[in-house]
Amino acid sequence: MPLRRGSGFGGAFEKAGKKVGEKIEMNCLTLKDLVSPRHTKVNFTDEDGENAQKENIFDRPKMAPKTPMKNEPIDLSKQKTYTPERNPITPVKLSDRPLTDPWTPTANLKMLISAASPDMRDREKKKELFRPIENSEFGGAFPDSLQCDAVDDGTADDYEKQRPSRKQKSLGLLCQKFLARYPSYPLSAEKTTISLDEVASSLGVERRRIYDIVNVLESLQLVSRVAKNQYCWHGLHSLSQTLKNLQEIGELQKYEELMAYFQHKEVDLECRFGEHKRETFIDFQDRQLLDFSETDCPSASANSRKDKSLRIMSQKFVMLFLVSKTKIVTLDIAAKILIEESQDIADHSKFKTKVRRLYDIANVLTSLGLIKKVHVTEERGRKPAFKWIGPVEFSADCDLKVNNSTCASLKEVKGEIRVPYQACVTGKERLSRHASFNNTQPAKVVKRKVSSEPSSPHRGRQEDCCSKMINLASVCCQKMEDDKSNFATERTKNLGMISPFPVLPVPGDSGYCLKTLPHLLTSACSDQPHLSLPNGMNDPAPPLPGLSASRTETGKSTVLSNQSLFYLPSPSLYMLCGNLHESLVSMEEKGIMGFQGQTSPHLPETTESPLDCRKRSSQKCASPPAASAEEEPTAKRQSMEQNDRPISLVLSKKTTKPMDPEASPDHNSNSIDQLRNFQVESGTPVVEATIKETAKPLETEEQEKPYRSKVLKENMNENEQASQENDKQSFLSQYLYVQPASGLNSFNFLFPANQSPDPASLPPSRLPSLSVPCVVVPSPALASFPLICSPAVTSQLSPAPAGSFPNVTCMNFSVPGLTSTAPVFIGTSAVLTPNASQLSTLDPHQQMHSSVRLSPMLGSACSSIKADSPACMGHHLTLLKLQQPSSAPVTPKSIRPIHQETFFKTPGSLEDPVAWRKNEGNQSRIASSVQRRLEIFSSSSD
DNA sequence: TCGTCCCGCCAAATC
DNA sequence: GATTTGGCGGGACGA
Repeated sequence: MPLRRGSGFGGAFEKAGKKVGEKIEMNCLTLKDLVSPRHTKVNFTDEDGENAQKENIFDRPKMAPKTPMKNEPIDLSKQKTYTPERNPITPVKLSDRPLTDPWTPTANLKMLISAASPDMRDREKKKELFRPIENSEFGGAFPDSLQCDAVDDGTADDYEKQRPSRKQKSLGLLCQKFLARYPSYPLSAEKTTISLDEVASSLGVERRRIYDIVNVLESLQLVSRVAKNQYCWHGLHSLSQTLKNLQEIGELQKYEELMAYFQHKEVDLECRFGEHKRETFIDFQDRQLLDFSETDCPSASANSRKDKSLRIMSQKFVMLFLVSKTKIVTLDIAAKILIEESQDIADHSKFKTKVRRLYDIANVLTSLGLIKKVHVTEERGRKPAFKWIGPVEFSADCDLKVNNSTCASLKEVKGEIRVPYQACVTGKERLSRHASFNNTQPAKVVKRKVSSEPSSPHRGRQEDCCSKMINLASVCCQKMEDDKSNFATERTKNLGMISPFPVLPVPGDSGYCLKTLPHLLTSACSDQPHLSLPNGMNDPAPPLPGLSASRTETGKSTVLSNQSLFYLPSPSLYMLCGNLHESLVSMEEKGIMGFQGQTSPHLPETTESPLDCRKRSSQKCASPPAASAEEEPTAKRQSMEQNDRPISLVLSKKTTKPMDPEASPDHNSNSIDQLRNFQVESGTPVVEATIKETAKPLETEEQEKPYRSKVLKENMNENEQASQENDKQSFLSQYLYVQPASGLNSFNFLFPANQSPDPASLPPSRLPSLSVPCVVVPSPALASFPLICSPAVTSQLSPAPAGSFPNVTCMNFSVPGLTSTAPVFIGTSAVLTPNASQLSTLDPHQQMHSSVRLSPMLGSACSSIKADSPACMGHHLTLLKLQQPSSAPVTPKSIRPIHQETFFKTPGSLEDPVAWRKNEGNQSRIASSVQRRLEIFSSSSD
């Protein structure tokens, strides 16, 4: 079937090729440009011109005008810019672009004629190509295609010249053209089908090349195979989620360690990972990846061949970036890692082949604006590498960050504002979307700011805030989802069944939580001297009104109400409980976390220690059902750990920080062990550190500790042991106690010690019959321990086993009256309002803190919360916003929908939020996952 | 010379 | 059996 194209492929094609090639070059340049500004401009121009000229013109329109076709990144921005709503089709850009060589029919003819290949078929193809191109130009979504301009110019005269150079035929350029055909954010209603033949002909390339592109796009869920020779275009709606998932997996896979390993060559990969690693991680990964892909493409069955597919490689490759602190991955290392994983023989030929494939993938990713080419100087010399310029934190911000990064890079390099601006815009759009999901003012604000101040310095902060908000929202959503359904199990099923996304663990959650929390915490904690947040944290961008308010007004907590609330699943709760908060703070202090704000893209990395990842992975591996753990993001994990970690009643904040995981000794013992081993074997510094810290605690606890990640490590101190012990005790007690000191002030939280971070993962048995997932008690009250339990926590939410307390995760915290001393309680289902009297006992000082942390507004926001009752939650809690009617108990479900919509829209989903909510109730996690996609999508359209 | 990566053969997977 | 997918690597291009 493949047409033989060869050079003979037709003039048209050649033209296209040239254009494309140019484009490609531009891309290259872009990358380079990124490195060096000068080029970029030129390139941009070229690109634009190219794009504009050829297909571009039209393509661009879809995208943002002028924006960024330039580089792939640009493309993304464009895409973003053109939110589905906006339109995919409108061609704004044309004007901007220099259409030096419009890809006119005449020109095409020339090209064709001159280039006419012997084969009729080729001719026809060429013709087709031209047509499409023209068409595409007119209507094309991506201007990118432009590449041709320059070429055209010169080419008109000389075909031979025009004859596309290799670059012009590059996959990257082709990919841009391909992308230009479709809206970045297709309307939910829209269902864009991609006919490979059509595309191939239109682009004037062999189908084989299209497969390369599609495979990579599919790996990111931008498209999915719906039928033979047919794919469905989803756009960028779910990109964040996908990346988040990939990041999570990557963390589980310990890719970072692997990379470090290869870099340092300190340890033999095999030794490090040993069998268990391969079995566990790799299998796990592969399984997930496969599932992921399969999910997307039901038609495609997993198979050995696919294991090696470009799609899988692409996912892994992306994971490397996502887990990399530096965000730079050299091809050789990536190839080695991929080879290792695939267990292929690491012979030179294999290596070369891998590298070739990676180039293919990289070209596409570059076109997507997710990475850019860079060079890394190593011992041996300069090595080709790629830098991730896409979203760093998927959690929620990924988009924003990506944009930011992209913008920044562009600015730096090119000094052009346009591109960056667009990118920013894109980010904005995303934010706005997210915001819309949340329905929270903050989000809106963010949007406005961003949009209004594209270039303003504050933007970054704003974006950060937005991203944080988004993250929070996303986290909430995810958690909600998680809570609802059994994560691991169902997810696995569902994922496989339903959507690709779901299949993958949801790393983001945790990450989100952590990230966001920091902000929140910051604001909340700012009051407390002992808690010093990193700049990022503390400073958090003032920008977001809501956020800022909360922060700034720690004492006053004015804005919180507006802010999107955090949804803290039970696991989160742990975190919230002081531990988390503190941990976060401590982390921040130490600078470990990515808390620093969005700026720390590596949040996951930072937050999670390799061990954690390991743990997760191991857990999963160990107990499939425990998948939840896997899914849970680092933050979550941490939180979970904390949760897990039984807490002694008296844990000090610091002690809490350490958070050990532990909660369930049994729980992941195996996995933990594996993790340990893995880490140990890995010998990476980080790992080691983690190990050390983890080592302190008891074995079981230790295992989980690793979880905690580096951050935790740092936090963990001498106190850790004690705390651990306490934790154990607490664990025994079944409740986690969080001291008020950190942020809760007078409130004491009791959480079921047993709760596993991931409800699903935890055996129901652990949580015996406790009906109350968590209790918040005023410190004074502890003795009496009167408090409130959420009555039927479990009942409401999910069918989760009694012991599991899935509902707990959903706990809603409201912080109505900061001042009010009334203890609060949070039940997933019902909100109990503590007696004010109890709280009253609290010392003013504490109250103040609490007040600061909590915003009265929040209370209003949360239906469950009583205005009077102070929120018990930690600062984080304040974030939690329940949209449900105040009277009605807030359930995670109710919360979830909103967030989900905001964050997880997927192209395909059209469902209404309401519907979604409905569904949630009944739907299992699987359903939720599906919904997630769908709902998200719908909301996104908004 | 070497980094890139186009091109298309050809086999596995699907229809 | 036909067609679709896509692994694979030879070898050309460009710096």
